[in-house]
Amino acid sequence: MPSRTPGAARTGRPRSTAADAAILEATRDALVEQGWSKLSMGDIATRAGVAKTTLYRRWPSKNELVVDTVAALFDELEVPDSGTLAGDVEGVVLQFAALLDRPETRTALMAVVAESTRDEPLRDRIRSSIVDRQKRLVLQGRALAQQRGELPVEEDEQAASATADLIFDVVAGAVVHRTLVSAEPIDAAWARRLTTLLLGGLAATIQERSAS
Amino acid sequence: MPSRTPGAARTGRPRSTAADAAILEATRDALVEQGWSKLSMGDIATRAGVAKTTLYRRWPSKNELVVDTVAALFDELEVPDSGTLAGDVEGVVLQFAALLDRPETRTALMAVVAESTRDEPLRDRIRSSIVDRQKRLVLQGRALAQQRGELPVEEDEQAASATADLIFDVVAGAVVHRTLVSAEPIDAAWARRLTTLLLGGLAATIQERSAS
DNA sequence: TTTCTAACGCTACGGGTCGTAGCGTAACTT
DNA sequence: AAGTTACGCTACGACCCGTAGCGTTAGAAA
Repeated sequence: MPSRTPGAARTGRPRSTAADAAILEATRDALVEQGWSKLSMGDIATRAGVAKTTLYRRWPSKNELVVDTVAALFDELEVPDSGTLAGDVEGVVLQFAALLDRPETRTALMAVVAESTRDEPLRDRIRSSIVDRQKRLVLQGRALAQQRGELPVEEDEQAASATADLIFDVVAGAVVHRTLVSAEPIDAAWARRLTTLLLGGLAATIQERSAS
Repeated sequence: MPSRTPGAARTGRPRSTAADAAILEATRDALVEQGWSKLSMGDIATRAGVAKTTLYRRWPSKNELVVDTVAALFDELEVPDSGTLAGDVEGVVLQFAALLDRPETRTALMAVVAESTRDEPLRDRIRSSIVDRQKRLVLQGRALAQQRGELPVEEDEQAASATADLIFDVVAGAVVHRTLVSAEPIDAAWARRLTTLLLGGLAATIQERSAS
């Protein structure tokens, strides 16, 4: 997703799609080996077998390049549709954990988030590239559970949306925190514990809401 | 907490404690204005009214300096002892959220975490300076709740420890994720929703464990 | 007081990165 | 064949890192 001028077929020499792919791969490799702070555009260019100027013709800066590199990784995530809500949640948790287990993901994701705290456009880019992609999973999982009758169809739309957001922050936050801050591995047992906590809490949440 | 040689009173000119304070404050200010990636040691030194070499006499590198700067902020956190577990949880959540609401905290914390993914000593330093300080709150809150009879005293010590770790990752993770990734504000209503979810889930967790 | 010692401010340095400019060449369209 | 754009290459100014050397200064010890 490098930046191009707008629309249709252009004249002149076309951009090399091979270079696009090579750059993204080189960025991932460099992130793994060098980490964020020692990541250099020159190094990426060399690895990709490309001139440094070619990088800057596509991405305005290092941050944008890394966001795009990471965003691509999040495409893999999907709701497993295992037949039960608990199974689906566990599945997503384990997928997400596996994603964060890759060195390039953990390093890049946090670095970009850190940078985004001072950079509004970057934050928007992250939201549309990464966050929305994950949030979709929550809505999807809920829809499946409602079809199965495991979850009631909430009437108060606003409350339902708030709950979905909460679930998203809890799941993604817990997985990220466990992996990066606590630096403990996520295994099936942990995923089960989190799922139990989550679904138990969800029941309490819905109960309280319908009571009031 | 700059690095000193070990023990007791030394001879020669003592380190200026005023410089220590000025450096930490300058670091916080610089983080707010420049963000992590544009943070420079030279700038910090100038702001603190100190020579750059003085920084390096105390901290081996930028990372360590920032970790210490951030760690100091986490000293404020404490369990409110409001009389109920729910009140305590909400209180801690709101405190933590307020902490992350400061620009210097959010920027620095994430940047340091990102860096730690490739830096083992840094990770240890974070764990002892920041993480342990927070984890204490969980244990403390549980002890209070057990005194009040709100929570049972678990017999399986290992399981109890795992639950405490889970709670910690969920609470801290959710707050961080909400603040930094979702970039939504944390208000009292959100804190209540999270608390409801958490305590409901905790009940389910304990129930399941005692059943098996 | 005098002596000793380590911290301090200052300056300068080598090594590295960023992001840009300018040029000749290569690839594709019309 | 002409036109247009991407590409590789080289060079550049600006900035930053972390260190070294030196004269000066603030306390402790004698």
